[in-house]
Amino acid sequence: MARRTRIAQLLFVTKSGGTYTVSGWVRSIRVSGDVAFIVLNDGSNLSGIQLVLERSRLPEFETLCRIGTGAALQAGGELTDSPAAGQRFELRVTDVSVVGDAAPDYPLQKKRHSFEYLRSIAHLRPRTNTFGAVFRLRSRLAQAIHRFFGERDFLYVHTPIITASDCEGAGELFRVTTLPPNSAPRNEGGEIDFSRDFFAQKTGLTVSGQLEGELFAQAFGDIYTFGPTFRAENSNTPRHAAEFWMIEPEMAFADLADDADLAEEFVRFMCLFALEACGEEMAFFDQHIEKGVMERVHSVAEAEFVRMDYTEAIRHLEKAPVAFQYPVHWGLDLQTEHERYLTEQVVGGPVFVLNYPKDIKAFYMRRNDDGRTVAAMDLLVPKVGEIIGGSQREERLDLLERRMQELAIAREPLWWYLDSRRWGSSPHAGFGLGFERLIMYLSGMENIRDVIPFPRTPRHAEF
RNA sequence: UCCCCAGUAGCUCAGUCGGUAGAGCGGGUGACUGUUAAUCACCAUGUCCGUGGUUCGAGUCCGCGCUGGGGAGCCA
Repeated sequence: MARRTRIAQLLFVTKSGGTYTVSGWVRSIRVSGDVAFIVLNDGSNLSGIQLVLERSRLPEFETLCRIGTGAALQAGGELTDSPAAGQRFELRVTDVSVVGDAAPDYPLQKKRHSFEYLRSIAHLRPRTNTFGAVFRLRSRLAQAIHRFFGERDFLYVHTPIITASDCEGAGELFRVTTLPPNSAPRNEGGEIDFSRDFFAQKTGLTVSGQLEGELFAQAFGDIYTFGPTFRAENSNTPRHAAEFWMIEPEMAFADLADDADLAEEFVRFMCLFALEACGEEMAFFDQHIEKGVMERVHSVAEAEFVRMDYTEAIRHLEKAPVAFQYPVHWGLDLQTEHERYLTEQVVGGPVFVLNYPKDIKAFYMRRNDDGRTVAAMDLLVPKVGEIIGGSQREERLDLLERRMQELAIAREPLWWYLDSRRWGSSPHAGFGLGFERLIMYLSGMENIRDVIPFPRTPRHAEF
């Protein structure tokens, strides 16, 4: 096939002239007497390009007027200034071929569709304006994440997808097994004998790469993971999916304050990146998805991130002139309503809540000297609440083992994790960030199913 | 998993007091020398989510189920 020019690249020129070939899919076709207009989009940008087809120049004009919305087209012609409003340039077509026609029952109409309907045709929705913008943003953000950590000499580590450690309490695991479901071998007690499974033990899909990440941090200093994560929770909300991507940096020789500094720098970097590198998409979100999203993202990038102790946060909530559904007291895990009140009403911007009661946090978090809190942090932002959760990890073997005992977490399966505290254990800290929640935050999209190409949620694994 | 709401044409929805189904968009056909979700005219389209019940009669009322959405919990 003829060499094609990406439409985004083509429209980047400063003046008309020159002949080009573009390939893409028909978004709209308008016929008016002896001239027809086709908006062709190749996914490289939002606008696409207007093709101008003239009866006098194209012998196949009549047939071309009958192609359907959604058809694949390759068109060559001259780039000219457009005499009409709506676009700067257009392509005056001299040569065109219908690569793949589209029948009139093409499900994407030239009108607004509900996100619910578009989810049912997830194989076609990337051809819409909204999902084009979402997935271009997603792709660029993914690359920006590597850039952020790469520039800071963080080592990118691929932690395992299949894992045997399920003792983090981070959520239900999807089981990975090759045992036959109906005739799995049993032991004497009648239970399934996983010693005869593929890995000779019970295994599942990872719920977090953190524990393995810590091991690499104890060798490379600063590391990060960025990969798929799985939770078999029956969560039916716009913010949860069974398969999502998580970013987990981990730093050796670092404490909770260093951790918060990194998180702040990271969020600021992503906000600025979205505004600068995805301007067309952000403008689209601002206009069609969430009015004011650009201003919101901009203000977060500019804001000073407040740091507040959990105990102080509770004091603020206790004297809040609002009736919370969950009454506030020290020891309570903050609910979404509390988090949003803190970031939206008390602070009016991003806020780190630090040093939570130990009983509401995970076993690996470092015990503070007061004996009742741990060095944990959550970053709360307006509109969504928690966007980042992290902590300084317990690097003292005796305290870690004692905590595991208190929580009845078996030590044997985590012998390697405990070993990292035995030789050259250093204070270290890290955090976890759900990639999709970052995309939602930056785009204003309100449902996680609409920022994942083919989302996996309870009862949904099609496509 | 719990609570609330919804399910009617391809899509988005209306449907009054229970009386046998409509609009806009999309699609088809035609008109139109430059359109911008083009415009204008004409045409076609229904398992009213399923199931059981109440009733002379159910899209409409009631029970159960399924599906979707929102909220909560869990969390990222």
